Amino acid sequence: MFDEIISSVNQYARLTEEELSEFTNRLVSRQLSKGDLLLEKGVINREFCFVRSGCFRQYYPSKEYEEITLNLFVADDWVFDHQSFTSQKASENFIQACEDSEVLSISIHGLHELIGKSQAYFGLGRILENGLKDEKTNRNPPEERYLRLMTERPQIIQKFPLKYIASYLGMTPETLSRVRKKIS
Amino acid sequence: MFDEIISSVNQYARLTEEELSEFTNRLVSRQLSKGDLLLEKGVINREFCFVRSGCFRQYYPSKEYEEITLNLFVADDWVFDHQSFTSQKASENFIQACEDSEVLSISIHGLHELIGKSQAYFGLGRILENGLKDEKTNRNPPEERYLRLMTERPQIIQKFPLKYIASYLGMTPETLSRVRKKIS
DNA sequence: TACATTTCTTGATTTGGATCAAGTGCAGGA
DNA sequence: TCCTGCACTTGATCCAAATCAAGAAATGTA
Repeated sequence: MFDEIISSVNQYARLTEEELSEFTNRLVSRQLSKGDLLLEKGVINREFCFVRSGCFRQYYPSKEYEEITLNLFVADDWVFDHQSFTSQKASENFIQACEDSEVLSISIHGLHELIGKSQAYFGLGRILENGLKDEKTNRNPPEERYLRLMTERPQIIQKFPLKYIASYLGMTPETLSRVRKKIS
Repeated sequence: MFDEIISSVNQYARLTEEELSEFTNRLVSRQLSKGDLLLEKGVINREFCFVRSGCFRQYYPSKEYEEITLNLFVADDWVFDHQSFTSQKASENFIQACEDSEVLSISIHGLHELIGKSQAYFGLGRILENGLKDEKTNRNPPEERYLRLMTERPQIIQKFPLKYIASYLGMTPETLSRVRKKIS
């Protein structure tokens, strides 16, 4: 049940057996169907979620009836809206399940309680950085951005429609199509 | 001496008088001359700094002997390398004083000790977000990026050479020059 | 002061990626 | 089975910003 999440947590914090069960005791499983929203714009992101199965897309609606994809999440990723979760203010973005999915979630209050009990939980804070993209890569040309995604997060390319990947990489679907043709 | 930093801290955390003096007791003043490096590439950023006077530029050297500016800091800003500070790994970037400057710094160990003593310091963690740029704005055209900087951080435009501002905004100096001509 | 260097501006040209447009292939539904 | 609607590809055109180039203005320095 908790194997994957424990192995992920272990990468960030050295928890004792007791601390680990304190942690897992607070986890709640949540099932989502394809298309369901894990987080809506205007709502505060109060849950910190680990993807057990399925995948998610974080996006915001831009002016012209189009959506801009900010991040994509697959199994074993932590999914949340960094801005809303850390500031506990209304989210500007949506997070949507792109397949039938299951997450394990812990509330921000639960997290705070744990951190209050033991310094050992501090490391977990670093998981928050997963919600951030490296700004430097944004400055590279389209082909490099795609190649980098291929090497760093190959599962993304398998799971998601290319139009989402294009938006995530900040290019049009046409450009992504040409990049893929070129490097193949 | 500590007026500005206390007023900044108060925006993030509700500290008692005692907690505040615990905090200020750990502060160390550091003077830098124009051109001095506050942080070098390859070094771990172990200090969390508040700018009392002067200004700073965070940048990294890209392939072709050019430097890319990631962030600019002025008085009352908190200056640090987000990635290096939060991960406590070697920095990929430099931070350089662009004028004779003074910072007040607290070590990461000092911060951890304080946080261990009182939950009240938690809010300080949000200061870390100042080191982050909003990814959405990067997707806007050059003119909008400049106008946004003008309204959100007008001091930046006064303090720094335009070539740094151009790099920070992800455009060439020529483009910035034309944007400025157009809107004036 | 004059000279050197760097920063900024302005104009001409180029170009990478967006946009526009058309066609293909595939999945889901009647 | 045939539609219908997406997702994706491919080609043609366009355009915003980069690049290239030359001066002007500002800054530093002997």
